[in-house]
Amino acid sequence: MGVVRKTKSVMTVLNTFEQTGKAVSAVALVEHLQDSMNKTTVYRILDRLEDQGTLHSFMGKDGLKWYAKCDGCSSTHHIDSHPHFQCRGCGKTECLSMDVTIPPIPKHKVDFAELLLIGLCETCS
Amino acid sequence: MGVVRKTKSVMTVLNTFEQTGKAVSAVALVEHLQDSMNKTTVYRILDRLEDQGTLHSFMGKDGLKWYAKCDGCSSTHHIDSHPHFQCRGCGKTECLSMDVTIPPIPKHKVDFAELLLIGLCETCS
DNA sequence: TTACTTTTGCAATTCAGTTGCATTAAGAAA
DNA sequence: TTTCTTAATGCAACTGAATTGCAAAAGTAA
Repeated sequence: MGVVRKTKSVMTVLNTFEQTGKAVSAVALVEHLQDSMNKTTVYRILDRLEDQGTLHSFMGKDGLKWYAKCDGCSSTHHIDSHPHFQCRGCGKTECLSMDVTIPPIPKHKVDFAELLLIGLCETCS
Repeated sequence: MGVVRKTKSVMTVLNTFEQTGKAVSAVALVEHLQDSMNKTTVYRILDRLEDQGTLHSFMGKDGLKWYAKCDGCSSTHHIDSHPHFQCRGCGKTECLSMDVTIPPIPKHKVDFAELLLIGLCETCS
């Protein structure tokens, strides 16, 4: 799992998530931070923070990997199963603060769920 | 939107979905059909069948694009919102025949939802 | 058949994400 | 603080899913 050191780069990444409060794609983050750190570093920090349980990730309809802050998760316990909304107009993606009830599936062990809602945000509709 | 002609290649692709009855990743389909048609052709057929409403697609946790047959969808009306289960052991992905109730989101127009459940299938658990 | 449009194959390209390796910086211990 | 170990970083090269351009082939309607 590896210790996550609080380097400048790590703090910069975390600050970005604090500031936006929204989900951010890895690509967008690389672009946004291109002057302060390397692309590879961004990807590796995202990986580590996800392992640690600080962030969670999901695949957007656009094929990009998106990250958002976890609410009360750790590396062993992943309680975060809130839905995400992705606008098909502008691409903005946000976490929705509601819980998803995952139906039990016979003969399957469900670890966690990803609910992605596709539609139009207020600005785009 | 473009007419979809029932060419040999199109029928071959459709037959694959009929036979497996499961979701198939584009990559797996390309691999499976490599002797009968070109990679590009597979991707384009999948695109067309999705436009037409015959197939629906979703992004797997693995970053691959998965396709499955739609039940009662057309190009204008997408009623398919059943969940998919992806095994983190073997990667197999299946459609689950249950409906997801999409909660209404204030100020957002939700077109459709993708619910991806991650866990272990019967064989892998 | 003819005329027209869609579909296909192939090669080249794009681009998100990864890897290997040498260098740098955390941070614990002395 | 200085030393020492290990994690983190930068850079360049690479991987692989998916896309694009274009000429050739195959559908389809008349």
